Amino acid sequence: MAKMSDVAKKANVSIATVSRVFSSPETVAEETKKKVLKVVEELNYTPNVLARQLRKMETKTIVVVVPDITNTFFSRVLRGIETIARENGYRVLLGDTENDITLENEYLKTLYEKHADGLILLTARTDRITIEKLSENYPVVLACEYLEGSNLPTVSIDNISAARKATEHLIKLGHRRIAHITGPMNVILSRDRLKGYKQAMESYELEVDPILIQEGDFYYKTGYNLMLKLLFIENPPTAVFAANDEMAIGAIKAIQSQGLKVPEDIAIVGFDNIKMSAIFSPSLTTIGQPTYKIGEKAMNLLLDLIRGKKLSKNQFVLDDKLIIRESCGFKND
Amino acid sequence: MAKMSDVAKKANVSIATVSRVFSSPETVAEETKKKVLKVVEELNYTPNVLARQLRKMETKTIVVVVPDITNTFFSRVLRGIETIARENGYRVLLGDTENDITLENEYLKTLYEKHADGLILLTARTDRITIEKLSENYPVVLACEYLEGSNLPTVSIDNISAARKATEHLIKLGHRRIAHITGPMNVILSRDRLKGYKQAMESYELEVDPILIQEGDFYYKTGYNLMLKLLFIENPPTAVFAANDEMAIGAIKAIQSQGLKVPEDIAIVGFDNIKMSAIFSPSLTTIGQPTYKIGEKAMNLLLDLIRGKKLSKNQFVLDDKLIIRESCGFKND
DNA sequence: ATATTTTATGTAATCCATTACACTTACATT
DNA sequence: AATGTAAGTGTAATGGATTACATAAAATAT
Repeated sequence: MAKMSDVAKKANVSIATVSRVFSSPETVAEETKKKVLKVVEELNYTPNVLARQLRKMETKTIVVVVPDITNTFFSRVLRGIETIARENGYRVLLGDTENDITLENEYLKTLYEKHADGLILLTARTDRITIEKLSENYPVVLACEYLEGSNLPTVSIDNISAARKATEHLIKLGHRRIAHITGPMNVILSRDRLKGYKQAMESYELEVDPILIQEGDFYYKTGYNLMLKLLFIENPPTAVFAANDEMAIGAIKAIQSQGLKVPEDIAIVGFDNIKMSAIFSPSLTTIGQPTYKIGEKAMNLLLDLIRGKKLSKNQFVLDDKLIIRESCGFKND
Repeated sequence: MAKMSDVAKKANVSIATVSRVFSSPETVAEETKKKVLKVVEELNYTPNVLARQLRKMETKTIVVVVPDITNTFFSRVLRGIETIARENGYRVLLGDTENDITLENEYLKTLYEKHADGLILLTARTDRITIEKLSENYPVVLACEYLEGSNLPTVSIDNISAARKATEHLIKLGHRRIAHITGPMNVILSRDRLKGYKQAMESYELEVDPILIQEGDFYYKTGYNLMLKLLFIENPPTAVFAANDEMAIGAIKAIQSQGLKVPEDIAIVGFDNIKMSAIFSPSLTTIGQPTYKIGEKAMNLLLDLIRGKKLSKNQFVLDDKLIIRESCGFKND
């Protein structure tokens, strides 16, 4: 593989000139440039990025830590991130943790090893201190999740108000006994969505029977199982707010498995607006998150940090949207 | 940030010794090692990977080119790849092409720039010559897709026989007029699945009406639209084999939108066994691909190539499986 | 006691591109 | 004509770790 010095020699110029042809072509005489580029062509020369990286101490690479790459919600955020990254000459290193904290930690280390210029976390199970420390030394942005009581740059929707909106929708449809299948409680998102649910219930002075709150884990199977459980309690709910679409669909299937119908017998609201939620029958009423935009914004923030810009503010809250479909019926049903 | 020479100075040893403590600790005296490690601790030293990479001319990074990261089929293959990569100290650079050939080409370049040690292609729209040339110089593995007439290392299922199996299943259920919604014809997978479909039809001496073959693009919406079209032809099919699950589900929705039922009125078979296919109602009969295993095998092959091992053979065909669910009914219906 | 081998460590070249600084040449200004 | 300025190019230091080779010291063999 040809290197820069080979090009320089063959073109009868110095290495510096060759380098300049690539990095600041406007400072090189037209004729020289042509000469160099011709040799570059002849030798089929490509700059060795490793050397450049070492010299400039930058990798033009960022790491994205994802809790579950097979979840389309995250892969769509990821796509937003990647697009902006690519447009700015950055590459994306994938860190799929498969919901495993140990792996999450592994990926954080890549920063210290100078393997990446920055980090976007789509999951933040690691303790706050560790992440804050990391953030003091390197560009770090949280997306979707955030850390309680921390001022790290964050992009997300307001999960509390979104969950309140979802629950209120059910209340306005006339439901009084509304269950909530939560996400895992060690995740702030889940706690926020629970909080929103409770706020809605309280503001309509509806009592929340503790048995109506079931802790899930965002997976289909769990939604199914917990819904079954809810169906067999003494006084089953007439509506369920699930903390994500996957569990919501699990719940619907559980309801259908018992010969009951959605929304006629039980209404369901989900969260995330994954692709399947529009296609599934009954289609799912849910909270739509601007996945692509979250990714976009997160990456743009990270770029600002990498470039040493001051951020105007640290917490960015994007708009969510209640998407009304079949799974909870309509007011006049 | 402390560097190796700082550690060396403070520990009163040479840089070489410090380096050895990390790369070949068994050659360093126990006492020296301790001394060095103590200083490493004190200075909070982490090796600069960039320098190592330049020196060793390896990045410990591979690129995976994916046509669509939001498709769970691919993200599951990706997970297999990443797991093996991680276990072997490799990082995964994500190359989501969003089905865009231009982007695909972009990612191929990263190899020439020494940004990665190897490449796994989950899509290969780029012309054969380019890819073969790349493969002559760098470790490249194809997964899922392959290149016609090329001997590149490949991991996939036998799409022809799988498609034949799927179609035969419909034939055995008594269907005679079976349509096929194909993938995009510029993709070898699609052509193979079409070939399998035709083989099955021929072996049962069933005539294939050209209008029953509709070219799709693997997307839900297209499956929906093409199915609508098929419903309104003169003599509509009683069964449809779709080249992937997403289109199959689109087809089912189209059928349902016309007040018809699956499988009672029209039977459907898909391909890929994405998560949704088991959950959807009716659940989808489909061909299951060993996604995780494909990823695993592809990465292991790539590791062999990177390490300069001779491959025992180049084409690895993994087993697929016909998964019978509700969407095509049962023999005695 | 001497020769030989082993073990541990150091020296210095190397990987390849970037860039501060120095220098030359051509042209403009007074 | 003398000086200043700008444009174009070159020289050489630099980034931080790896490693072939050399050397010193210790262990073993004869």
